[in-house]
Amino acid sequence: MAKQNALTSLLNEGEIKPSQRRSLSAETADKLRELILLEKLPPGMHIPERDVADVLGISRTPMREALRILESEGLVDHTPTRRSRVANPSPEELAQSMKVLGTLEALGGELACTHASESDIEAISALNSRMHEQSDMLSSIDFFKTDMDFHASIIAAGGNAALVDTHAKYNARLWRARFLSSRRKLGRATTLQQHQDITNAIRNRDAGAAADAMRAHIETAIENLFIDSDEQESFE
Amino acid sequence: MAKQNALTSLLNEGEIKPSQRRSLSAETADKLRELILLEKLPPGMHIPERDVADVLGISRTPMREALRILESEGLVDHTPTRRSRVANPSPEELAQSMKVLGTLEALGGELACTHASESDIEAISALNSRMHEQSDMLSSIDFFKTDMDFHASIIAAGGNAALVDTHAKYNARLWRARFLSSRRKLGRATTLQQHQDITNAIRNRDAGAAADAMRAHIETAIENLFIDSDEQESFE
DNA sequence: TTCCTGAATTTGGTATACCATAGTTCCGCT
DNA sequence: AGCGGAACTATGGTATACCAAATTCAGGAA
Repeated sequence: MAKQNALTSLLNEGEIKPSQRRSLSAETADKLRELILLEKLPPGMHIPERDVADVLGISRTPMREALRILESEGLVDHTPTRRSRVANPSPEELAQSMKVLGTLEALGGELACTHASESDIEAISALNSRMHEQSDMLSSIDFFKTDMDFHASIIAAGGNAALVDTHAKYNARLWRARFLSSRRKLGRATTLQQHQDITNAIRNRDAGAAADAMRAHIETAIENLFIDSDEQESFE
Repeated sequence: MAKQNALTSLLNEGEIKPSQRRSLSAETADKLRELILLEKLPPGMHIPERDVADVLGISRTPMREALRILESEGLVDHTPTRRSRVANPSPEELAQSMKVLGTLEALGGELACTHASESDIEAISALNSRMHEQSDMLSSIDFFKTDMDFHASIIAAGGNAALVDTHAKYNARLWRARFLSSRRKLGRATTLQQHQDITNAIRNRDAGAAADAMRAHIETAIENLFIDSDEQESFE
């Protein structure tokens, strides 16, 4: 029906399809994920398959598959009887997911110590340095993205494909909450120190220390989560 | 397809419809999962959507959604260009997944110590006792199922929904490998001892000990995995 | 007015039809 | 006989059509 209509302007633009290799489902999942994380699709909002598919200029089939992907990431709640809606996790639920994330990252830190190549470690170190050097300059979103890259590079260095995959899903699920948390610049000093601890542990290939540092870092994030939710208390 | 209509619900006397509410996709995923675990669909086999859907008497739409579910569990490999096929993980890949599972279970043991109710602990204990008392009588499959129940009950007792969910996915992914492993009855004594250790730790609500015991248990499973794959070497 | 009730509408689930491309076969050219 | 390419086929991706359940809403009775 509405191929490329006006609403498309909200989304990314231009790119024809030089690399048609990805499926519409995956592309759509990416778009929806971004819309959710940016709260263009706010938590709790219904997602009528037909309407959103029309807006995106696709049919329901890939739309549905995209929803399934997001469901598996925990970004969308879905029951056969009720309508799909953007997940709206409580602070407690977020904390539970974060707890699992912390465990995954602890394992990632451990694995990085035994499996990382020297260049892996350099890359991790570089991201750490970058955050330190530019922490005053980086905008909130850039600082956060570097933070995420730092974590992802550690997980990747562990060389465990299953862990990379599951970690990515938890990251997606927690992205928004962690981003909101990261805007409290007060936390940056702590963040930087903890990143330094992590980097040092990995440099020394001290698996136990790396795991502990990772766990401590996420524990702090969990605490911040509750501070945030106490502060704003406003939404819904 | 004789569906219950509205009239039936008006006249419902017995509970005719408790099972009615699941989607075909989910049912199909269950069927396929079982077929895969029983090796009716052996590792590496192609899964032509049309043919299998025909055999199951459904259309491709729910078939595809079922495949996506299994894909997210890691039981099916899928790339847009190549055909879907039953996952055929190498021992190394299995070990990696197992490593993650071990971490998840360690967290589960920890959480169980702080969150489990007394009756949760009784249930865990009961499953442990059952394995001990009936280890000679239980057939391989029953022994294994009780083993899985034991682990699941611990994870459930932790009260972390995200963990339960992710743990279930890893369990599905590793079910077959662990089952094959469990048939080596030689390992039963070790298994029983480790289960006892885990149970004791949880009874004492000693989170650290529980986590360690869980980790050790899965480490043993990883070792057995390699023993098995050395032994049989035959397939594929 | 308020509370049923049932019809209209909305929405998700499923089936089917169509399309694009990767893989295969087979023919013709050298 | 060997090679290259065109036609064909198999298969997954996408669109559309149809159905059943669920929600909404209007009309009527208490």
